[in-house]
Amino acid sequence: MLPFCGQDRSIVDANGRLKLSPRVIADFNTACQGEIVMHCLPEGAIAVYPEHTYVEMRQATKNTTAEVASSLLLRRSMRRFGALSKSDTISRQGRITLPAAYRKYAGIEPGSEVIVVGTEIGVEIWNEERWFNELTQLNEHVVLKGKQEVNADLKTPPQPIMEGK
Amino acid sequence: MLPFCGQDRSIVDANGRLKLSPRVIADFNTACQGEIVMHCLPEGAIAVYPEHTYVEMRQATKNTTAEVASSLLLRRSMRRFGALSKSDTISRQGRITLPAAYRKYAGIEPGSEVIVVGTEIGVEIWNEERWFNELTQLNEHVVLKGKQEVNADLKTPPQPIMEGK
DNA sequence: GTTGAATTTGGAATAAAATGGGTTATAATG
DNA sequence: CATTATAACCCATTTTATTCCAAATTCAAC
Repeated sequence: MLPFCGQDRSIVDANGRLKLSPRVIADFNTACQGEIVMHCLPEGAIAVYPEHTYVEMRQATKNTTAEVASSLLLRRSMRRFGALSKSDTISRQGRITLPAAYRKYAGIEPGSEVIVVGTEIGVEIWNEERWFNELTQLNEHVVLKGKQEVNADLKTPPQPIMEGK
Repeated sequence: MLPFCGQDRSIVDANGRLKLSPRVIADFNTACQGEIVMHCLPEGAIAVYPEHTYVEMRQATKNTTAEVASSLLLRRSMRRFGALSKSDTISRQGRITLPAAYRKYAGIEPGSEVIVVGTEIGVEIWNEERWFNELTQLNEHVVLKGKQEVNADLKTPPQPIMEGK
């Protein structure tokens, strides 16, 4: 079974809590016993990763203290990941609480529907409208690539056939 | 017997379930004991592959976790394959459940007819109208290629024949 | 420090949906 | 034409989702 795949729709309750689907809960239990990290993506959605996955991601770009002092870019990056990441544990009822600031960031109102999409290593929580927009963009890109491929094939001169070779 | 060949038409039931033809069921049992992956194609149809076939396809583009944090393109790619792929098992009644989001993607209404097309390594599930459109397009492409081949042959100067060699 | 209010958290109950399976109708085969 | 095999439909059961309520904790005011 492929982990962290597929899409679910569900409703964020009045207190900003989200009940994950049984599939997703099972995947997180297998991967990290429910220890997760929420992180606000530049795309305007909230990513949820197993904690160790997130740590791995961050460690790849670990810098020295000295570098931090001298680089605005680096300080900004660390500020971003610091402010926009928060760890949590999936509750016994299979729920996670989205911090109010993150909800606002992702355009998620209490009581509104969200789309939970798998990303092979975790899931992302999207405002419905934003997700369909992203999906459209995703598709247009791939469709364009396909058309280019077809056109290139028609422009390729046929190879002469070596009969009886 | 050629596996995963031919076409079937059948009806998706009110709950979005599709009963596969005995031939297709047999092919999937042979290939993978019914462990399949559904994947939404850019062409607007749902591909169904044996799970190991899909995993093989994906492994070709394996990336490290670290890159996910820094690359939008990579996140998009994982989002695409994650959100648009889902594993399932063919039920004892020979049915698979098409997720609502995938049905919408492929233009398949509950209760509507679909065409199940063999692709040699799996099958594809098409909205009827889209299938005939695709069939027309893929034929036109091949016919055009054929004409190019003939023209190229006519432009090739004939080789002198060495008689009595 | 104590009391009160408000918000947050945990959990259970009810409603909705998905699943499994059986039955009947339809089509294919001999 | 009879028989077998296949497909579509429907119903019962289970699972899942959403709402609602109670307990607990936090925060503020006195």
